[in-house]
Amino acid sequence: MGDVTVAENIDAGRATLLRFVERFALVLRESGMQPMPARVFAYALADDADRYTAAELAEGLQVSPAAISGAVRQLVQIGFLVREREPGTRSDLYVLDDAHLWTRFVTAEVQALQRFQDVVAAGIEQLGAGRPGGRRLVETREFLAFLHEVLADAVVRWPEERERRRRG
Amino acid sequence: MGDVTVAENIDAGRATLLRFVERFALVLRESGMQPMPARVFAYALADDADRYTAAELAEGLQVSPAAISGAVRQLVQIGFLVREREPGTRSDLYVLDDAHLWTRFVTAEVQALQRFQDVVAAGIEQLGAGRPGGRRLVETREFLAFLHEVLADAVVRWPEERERRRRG
DNA sequence: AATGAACTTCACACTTTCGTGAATCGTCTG
DNA sequence: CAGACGATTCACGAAAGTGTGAAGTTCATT
Repeated sequence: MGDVTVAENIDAGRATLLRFVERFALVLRESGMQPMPARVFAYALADDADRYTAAELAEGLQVSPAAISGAVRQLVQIGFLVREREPGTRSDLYVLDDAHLWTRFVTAEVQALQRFQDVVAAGIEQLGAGRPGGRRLVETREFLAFLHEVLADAVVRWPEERERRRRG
Repeated sequence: MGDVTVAENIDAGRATLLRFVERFALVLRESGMQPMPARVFAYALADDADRYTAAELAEGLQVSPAAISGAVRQLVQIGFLVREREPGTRSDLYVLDDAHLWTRFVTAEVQALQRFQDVVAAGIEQLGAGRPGGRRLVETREFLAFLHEVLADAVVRWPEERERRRRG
């Protein structure tokens, strides 16, 4: 390690972690997630703790408690984080539910797909299905329904797939 | 239709169409697409023409040609629109390739998933797979690989599914 | 060559979004 | 019940994103 002190190595590790968090969050943002929730999620995933207090997240990400508050609220609502409270403590604990984490991810995708379908269905109703544009909308609806099935199937299959991959 | 003139009905139809376009574009934006590309795509899908000139898109959406220019470029790059040129004409024609349209959509999703995997893989390399956080990243990578397979399979199956749904 | 039409590029103004800091609220502890 | 700690809300300033108008470029036609 040469002349690098332990403290500097820790800092270097933190910096590497934060760079990864930022990159990962960027990809999540491209999928529609907001910046701060994306960062918090990436951080909670990649850092080593099992549970995080809001203060830890703020300190670790170098952002204000206010930013954490809004981010975790959304993440809890989506189901990416679970809020816990240790008896005799005043601070909330946030933990990402390993077992069902990616199941929840797909579930969220499926719900987004549902909103998609609703909008298209309403459009078909209002604009008519007979016109050329309407026919395209009908096909769109069918495709979305298909994709819906595919993802719903995937979320069911993931647990066993997970197990299978753990060995092979 | 009472005392409503034909012209007013046309306008009403246009207004209904544009409202739908805006709603549909909003959902697309929530999935990460930029506003103007989302509008152009929604418009080209829902309106009745098979091919559109840039001028038609600008007129139909009530936006500037400059906005169309940027939007179609991105849409062509993704593969949602195909640029054509009628011999003896000066204007480009944009057509959405009905047959492979939603195939391209999933293909784009798969590519996004690939970027996801790349970022996570790089993170595992830099941060290590032995730590608790690293183990979560490894599982994330496995899940993304699984989802990748699922979507790749879906894109292959869609054409026959499409045919099957067209009858049943 | 020159004209003109369509497409593109670019700087700007406008809007929206984002994170912070301060104040407020609620709740547990001593 | 007082004190305090943590979480939340809100207004504000900064930053990013978005579409327009005008200038520039390309290319077919005359």
